[in-house]
Amino acid sequence: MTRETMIERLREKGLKITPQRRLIIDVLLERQPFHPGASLIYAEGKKRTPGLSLSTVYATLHEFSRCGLIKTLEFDQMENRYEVNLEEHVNLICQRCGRIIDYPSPFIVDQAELTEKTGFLVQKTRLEYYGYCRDCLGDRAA
Amino acid sequence: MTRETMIERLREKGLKITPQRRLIIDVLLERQPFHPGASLIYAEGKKRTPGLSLSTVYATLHEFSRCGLIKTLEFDQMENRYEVNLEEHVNLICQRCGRIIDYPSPFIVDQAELTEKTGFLVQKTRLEYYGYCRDCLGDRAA
DNA sequence: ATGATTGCAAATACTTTGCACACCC
DNA sequence: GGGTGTGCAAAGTATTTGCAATCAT
Repeated sequence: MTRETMIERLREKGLKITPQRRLIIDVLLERQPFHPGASLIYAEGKKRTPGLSLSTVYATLHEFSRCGLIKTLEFDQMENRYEVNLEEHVNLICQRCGRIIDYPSPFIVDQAELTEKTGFLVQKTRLEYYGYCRDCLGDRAA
Repeated sequence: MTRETMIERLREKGLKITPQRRLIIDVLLERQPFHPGASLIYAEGKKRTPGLSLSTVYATLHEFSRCGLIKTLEFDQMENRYEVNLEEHVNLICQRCGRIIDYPSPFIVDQAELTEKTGFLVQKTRLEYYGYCRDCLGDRAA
């Protein structure tokens, strides 16, 4: 994903291209693979555009996520993280330092092999499907 | 999982059996499958033991989770939820009403089949591994 | 011109913490 | 008795909201 592609996607979706959005795109695309949280994006962005506001960061990330430009990773013990890598992959989340590593497989993998390749030791697997339950599926029409 | 089993597990782990913990266990075990949040457990518990405090609920859920008695489900847009079902399964999370349905497979499943069986329409799959990255694995010894 | 977007401040939601007291083992 | 567990209040963290001003199209 490049800067230009993302801006193009914004345009397609009818979103305005503001300096703040360009800035946030830049931060997101730096040092890939990157999984920054809102506060990091804010801090990084503020260095270059001191006027940047945290609510703008949140609003922007919402929009981007809603449009499928980025993926939001939600956690309990730490703030949400955002990623631009939209290819199917598994996120390996370090419970100690919060580091997030991309592993290029959308499927449940052999953990021994995973550890061998990445040095990551799996403690807990989390597999969840988000969507609509039967009731809400019916209501959604309305 | 029964009330007695859970209390036994507490004993094994060297945790004290207090009235509050019994109460929270009872709430957790009711109307299975159940995925209550801290606030629901608190509300339900307070009905029966008005003195119950929310911090006790949180502390208790932490301990239970730490000991592997329950599993904590973490979300962004809603509070954490807790479940006693420790068997391998997938959680189907309704993005509209927050309902959580257990699906008895630890593996990625055929989504058409899943929808047919449960009425749940999958929008987003989330597969994550939690554990320790290479660096933290080394540090952990210390 | 017009509506989307921004920035600020305040509010919210959830969770954690400090500390004194109470209770389980 | 000793230390874990509890309850209260206060603080903390992440995120959201209301609203007026500003900017992109």
